[in-house]
Amino acid sequence: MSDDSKINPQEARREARRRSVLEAGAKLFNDQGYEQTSLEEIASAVQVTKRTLYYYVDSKEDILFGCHQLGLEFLGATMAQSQDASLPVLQRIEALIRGYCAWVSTDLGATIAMVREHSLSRARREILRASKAEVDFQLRSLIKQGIAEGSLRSCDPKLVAAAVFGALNWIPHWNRIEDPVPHEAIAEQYLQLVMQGMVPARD
Amino acid sequence: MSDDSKINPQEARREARRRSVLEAGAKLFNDQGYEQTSLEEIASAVQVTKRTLYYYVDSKEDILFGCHQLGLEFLGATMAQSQDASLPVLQRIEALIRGYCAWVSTDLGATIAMVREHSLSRARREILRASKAEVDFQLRSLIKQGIAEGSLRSCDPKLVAAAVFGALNWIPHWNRIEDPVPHEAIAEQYLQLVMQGMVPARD
DNA sequence: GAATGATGTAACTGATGAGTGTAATTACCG
DNA sequence: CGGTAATTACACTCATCAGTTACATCATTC
Repeated sequence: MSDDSKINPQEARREARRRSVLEAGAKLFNDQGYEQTSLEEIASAVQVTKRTLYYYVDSKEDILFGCHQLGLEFLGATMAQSQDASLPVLQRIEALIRGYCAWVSTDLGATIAMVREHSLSRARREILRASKAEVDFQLRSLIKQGIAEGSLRSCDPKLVAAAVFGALNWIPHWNRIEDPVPHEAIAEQYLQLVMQGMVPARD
Repeated sequence: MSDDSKINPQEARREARRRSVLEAGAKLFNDQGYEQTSLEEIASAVQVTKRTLYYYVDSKEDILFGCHQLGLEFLGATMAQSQDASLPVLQRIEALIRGYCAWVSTDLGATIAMVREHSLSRARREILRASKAEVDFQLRSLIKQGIAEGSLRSCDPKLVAAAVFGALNWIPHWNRIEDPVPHEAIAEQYLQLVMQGMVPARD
C-alpha cells in the first residue's frame, strides 16, 4: 500500500534520502523549534548543502508537513493492535496507551506533540487535524464501549481521552534529556494511574 | 510585596498599561505562535502604535518573558490553598489540580503551556525553569506524603506528577475554541480520573 | 500654563534567512 | 564508455520585521 513508489530502486533511494531529511528536521525542530531552525542547519545535519535539500523537498514548510505526515503514518501502524475488535476493551486501551507512549518518544512522534502548526497552510493543517481526530475518536469509542459494557466507570469520554492524550503528548516536553526515562516505564505508571487512579481501593 | 512600585499612581498606571500589553501578547502568541506574531499586531490589539509599545517594553523577547513571569506569579497565588499544611493531602492535591486547571485556562497561564521558550535567552529560561520546578516539586511532595501516610497507592511520584501536569498543560491545546468546556467541568473529570481511575472498584 | 509624561508619524536601518540561477562536478548504472 | 541522477559552489534576490531616529502633538498634573 505504501510501496507504490518503491518499484524501482531509484525511487526507493530517493524516498529514503528524503526521509532522512525529515528525520533530521524533526530532531532539530524538537530541540530548537521550527522557526529557530534554519535550512542550513538541517542540511549540515544530513551532511549536505542547502541547495541539495531542495532536491528532496519543495520548501521548509514541506519538511514540517512531511514530518507530521510521516509521523502520523507511523502512529497508524502502532495503533493496529488497539483496533483488534476481538480483544477486550481494557486490553485495547492498554495497547493504545503503550503504543502511543512508544511512538511519542520518537523524533517524528514528538514533533507532532511539540511543534505547533502555525507555519503550515490552512489546507495542510486540516489534513493533519483529521488524522489526529481519528486517533482521538479511537480512544473515545473504546471508552464509550467500556462504559456501556460496564468494564469502565461512567465518565465523559471526551474529557478523559483529552486527559490521557495530554499526559502522553507532554512526555517529550520533559523527557528529552540526556538520560530519559524509558517509555515502557512511563507507560506502566500512566496505565496504573489511568486505570486504578491514585487512591487505593478500600478493602 | 508586589506593590513596591504602586506607591504613586504614575507607576501604577504605567504598570497596568504594560500588563495590558503582555496580555494582548499572550493572547496572540497562543493563537498564532510567537514567531508568527508581529509587534504591529500586538500594538494594534492594544490600539497603539508600535513605537508606543517600546515605551512599555524593551523588546519582543521582553514581552514573552513578561507573559511567563506574570503568568507564573498568578500561578503562585493560585497555589496558596494547596500549600496549607493543615489540610489533608488528598484535599491539597485536589486544590492544586482545580487551581492549576483554572489558571491554565487563562491567556497568561496558557502561554506557559503553549509557547516554547526557544526565543528567550538562556538566563531567562533558567529563571522560568526554576519557577516551574517549584510547582512540580509541590505536587511530587504531596504524592510522596500521601504514599507515606497510606492515603495514596504506591507509585512513582515523578512520573505521576508528570502525567497530571501533562493532562493539565494540554488543555489549552484543545479547549481554545469558540465554545470552550468550562474549566470546572474539566477539573471534575480529571480529578475523578486521577483519583479513582477508569476501572470501577470491585465490590 | 509650564513641565513632564505619553503617544503618534513615518521613514529608515540592519539582520536574517528562505528560496533561486547557473554552471560545473561527481557518483552511479546499464 | 556514456548518460543520467545527485550534488556542490556561491552569489544573489527578496520579503519580513525588530528596533531606531527625530520631531511633532496630545494629555495630565501641579
